[in-house]
Amino acid sequence: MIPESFRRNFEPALQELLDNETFAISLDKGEVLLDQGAFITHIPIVLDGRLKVSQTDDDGHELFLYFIEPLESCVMTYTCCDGEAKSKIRAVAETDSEVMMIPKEKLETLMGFRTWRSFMMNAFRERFAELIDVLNSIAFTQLDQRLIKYLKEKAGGQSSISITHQAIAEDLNSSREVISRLLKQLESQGKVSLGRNHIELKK
Amino acid sequence: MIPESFRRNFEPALQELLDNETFAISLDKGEVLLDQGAFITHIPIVLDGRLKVSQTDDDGHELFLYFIEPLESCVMTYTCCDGEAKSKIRAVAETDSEVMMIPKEKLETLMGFRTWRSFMMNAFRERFAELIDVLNSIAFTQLDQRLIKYLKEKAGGQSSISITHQAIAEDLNSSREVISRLLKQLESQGKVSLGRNHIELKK
DNA sequence: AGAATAAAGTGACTTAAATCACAAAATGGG
DNA sequence: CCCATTTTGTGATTTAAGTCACTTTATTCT
Repeated sequence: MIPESFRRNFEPALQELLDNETFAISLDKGEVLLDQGAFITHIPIVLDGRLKVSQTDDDGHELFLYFIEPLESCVMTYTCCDGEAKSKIRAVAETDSEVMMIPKEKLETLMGFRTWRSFMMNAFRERFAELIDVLNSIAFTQLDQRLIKYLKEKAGGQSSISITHQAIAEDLNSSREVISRLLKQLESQGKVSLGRNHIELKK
Repeated sequence: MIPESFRRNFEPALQELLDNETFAISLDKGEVLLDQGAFITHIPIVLDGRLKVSQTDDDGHELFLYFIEPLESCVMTYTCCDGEAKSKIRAVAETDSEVMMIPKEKLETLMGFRTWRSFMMNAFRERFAELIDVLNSIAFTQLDQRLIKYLKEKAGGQSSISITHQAIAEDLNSSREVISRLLKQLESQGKVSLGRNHIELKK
């Protein structure tokens, strides 16, 4: 159930612990794993698929933060494990996904293992870097560049994406018209080709 | 040397460890504690004063991230402790500061203590929240609102701030003229009063 | 005190992006 | 196949913010 590539990182005792104390769930595309304001009871680690993490501020603006890809975990949940912390973020399945769930009571035990701490610290580091990256890109990068980056990320290796201009606009905090125009621009530059509900990345 | 209010959080054994294995340094205003790209050798915890944390991207844009206030530590350094990681951020003393330094080799030992892990997780949580906050504010908030928030943060209780419009502009990734104009606006709204090198928060 | 430097003020202009107000395709269900 | 709904295209206008080009006002230094 836990992929070997992931287990390998840990010593046998920890592997066994993970085998016994965690379980996996399947999420359908669009299903909400963790809602903002909900109590955190488990730490999720994505086994397959992709989660989209976002945050909605007081004024109802939804801010897309990042994707959680396979073998990554949601660092926000780690920090919420002592106390009855509520989640500050929302995690939704972007595609059908498999997620390994670790009950939060088990975290203390896991933290006893050096390799687990190392895994966790790594997760923190990467997520921090990612957040700073998003920040940078919002602060300095023009929308067309952000759009390209978003498309590549979203494609994740594939060359074709199924999404509406409206949905992109929401993720990038822009408006549909602007995204449509930028996409046209990218098309005329030969960087993408467009279809209804469909974007093809070129080269 | 370590303030009692801080020590109290930890069990005696850990207190003793901190007493023996850490040391404090004084930084003059403007002194660089940790430069971007530098190897991380110590984990800093601010005892007094304030550190300013920023990141410079490939194009040379400097992005102000957050302040580290007393009894807060720099979470970025935690994550860089295994391996020969280089710092992704830059920490500069905003005011004369006292900083407690923990050699990174000691971190593994500290992580053995439940109370330390709890302190650390807390630090992560707060910093994450802060980063998301900055992100939100850049993404959705108009410059005048961000300016007000910045001034309040910078004042930190005090009502008077010593800073030039230019410096504010740099922290907010704006331009001097724009900041000057917005400040004028705030002044005409009675929210601040202005002097050369000096801003007074009203109410 | 007077020159040099730093800080702040101001108008004119440009620009990226948002908004408004529609029109035109594409799709899908009955 | 036709009509309703989604999705996309496009012009016109507005707006916040950035840029340019100076001027004016404080400070500081010799």
